[in-house]
Amino acid sequence: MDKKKNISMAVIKRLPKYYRYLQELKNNDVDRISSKELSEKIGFTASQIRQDLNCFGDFGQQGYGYNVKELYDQIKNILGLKKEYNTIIIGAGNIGQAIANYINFQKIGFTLTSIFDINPKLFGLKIRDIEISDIDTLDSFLKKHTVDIAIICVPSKNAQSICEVIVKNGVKGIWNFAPIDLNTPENVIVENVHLSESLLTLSCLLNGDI
Amino acid sequence: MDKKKNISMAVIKRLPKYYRYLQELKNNDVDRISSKELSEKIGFTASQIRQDLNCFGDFGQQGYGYNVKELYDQIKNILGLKKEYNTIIIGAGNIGQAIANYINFQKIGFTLTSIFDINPKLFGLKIRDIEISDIDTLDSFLKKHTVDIAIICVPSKNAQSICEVIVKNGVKGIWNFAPIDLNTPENVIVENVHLSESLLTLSCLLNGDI
DNA sequence: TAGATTGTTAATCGATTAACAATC
DNA sequence: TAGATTGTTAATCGATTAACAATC
Repeated sequence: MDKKKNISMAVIKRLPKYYRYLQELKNNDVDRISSKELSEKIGFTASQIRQDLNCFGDFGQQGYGYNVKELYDQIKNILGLKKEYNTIIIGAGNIGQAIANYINFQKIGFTLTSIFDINPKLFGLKIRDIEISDIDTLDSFLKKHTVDIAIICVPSKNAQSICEVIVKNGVKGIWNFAPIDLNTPENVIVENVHLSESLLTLSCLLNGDI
Repeated sequence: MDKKKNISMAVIKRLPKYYRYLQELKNNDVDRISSKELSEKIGFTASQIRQDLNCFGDFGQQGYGYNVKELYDQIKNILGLKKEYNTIIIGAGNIGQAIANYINFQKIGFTLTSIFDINPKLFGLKIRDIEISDIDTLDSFLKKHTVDIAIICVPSKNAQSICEVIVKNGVKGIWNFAPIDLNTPENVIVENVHLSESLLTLSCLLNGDI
């Protein structure tokens, strides 16, 4: 798991897809797979698959290919899925509630520990047994609890100030659903989900003048 | 708006971000902006901005820069936002409901015309005045109404078969939230939002062995 | 006019693909 | 052993950045 450094973002962005296909193969009791076979399923070239995997180690074997279970485990580890993460959701609107209700993240090690909102009508309501708290208590909550990932689902005008509160309290990972580019120190990882940008990409491509 | 062909996906994926920043400038009554100034805001190089915009036309003026209102309008047009789109949501679970409730898409021209689900308990319920219908009526609905974009929010095991129904009925755009790679004819545009892949990217980066 | 800034070409950088020796 | 398939180097391709003449 420690071969080359400076893995490019292009490679990292492909890893979850490898993971998904390997999980499927594992579930179908496939024992081994060659880069060529995987290539046909996943749609990357065999060459690229070998290059990608080689960033992290010699996972294959000449003449044989890759052991599915082993490769799956390696990628699971690279993706950080051997660990557990404490998460909080900030903003219990449409998206915040949808994410809160989504139990699959719990299953793979992302534990939702609290939900915050600005709307008093929501205080005390529970989603999957987790109470929605006053956003004014966020700062003190963070001082008492370790949070690995904060999921920002507030309107964009509030996102930066929320971001500063959580960063100040040592949160290192942000999953940002607000349609804004957050300003953070270098050591904080921000992963954006910009739904409207995705929809606009679709409408752009639909107007095939391109 | 019709300069070069073969615009790369890298450029297209940046367009929504240009649009967002230009909207902000416009709202702040900024009249003109140079590639250098925009560069500092948006975080792309000035050179890249000029290259990107030049794919679509000569929008700038030497010695002056770009007229914000004009450039905004051009990009709005390139993104296909001068048109209206009829959309349907298939799958009224967490994500489907969140998207259905999200009125901002309506505001920019994406009209939700129907919602479908497999769960009889949901039939007849309304989200923003739009009734949830039996998924078995999807095929006949599509034969009667023009749908530009189908938003797939069903579990991955059902996504491909749903996809085939909508493609068969001439839907050309798919916004796919199911964690699966859909198989579609070439002339159908699929834009994926794979939330779990986004989350896994985040946890991968958080484990900074990279 | 002089200064500013574009559009565009050329140079660089990085990512993907091809090729093949190593080896299971 | 012979066949298969990797790991890895080299070649290609594409995207980004730099440079500058054109021109407002």
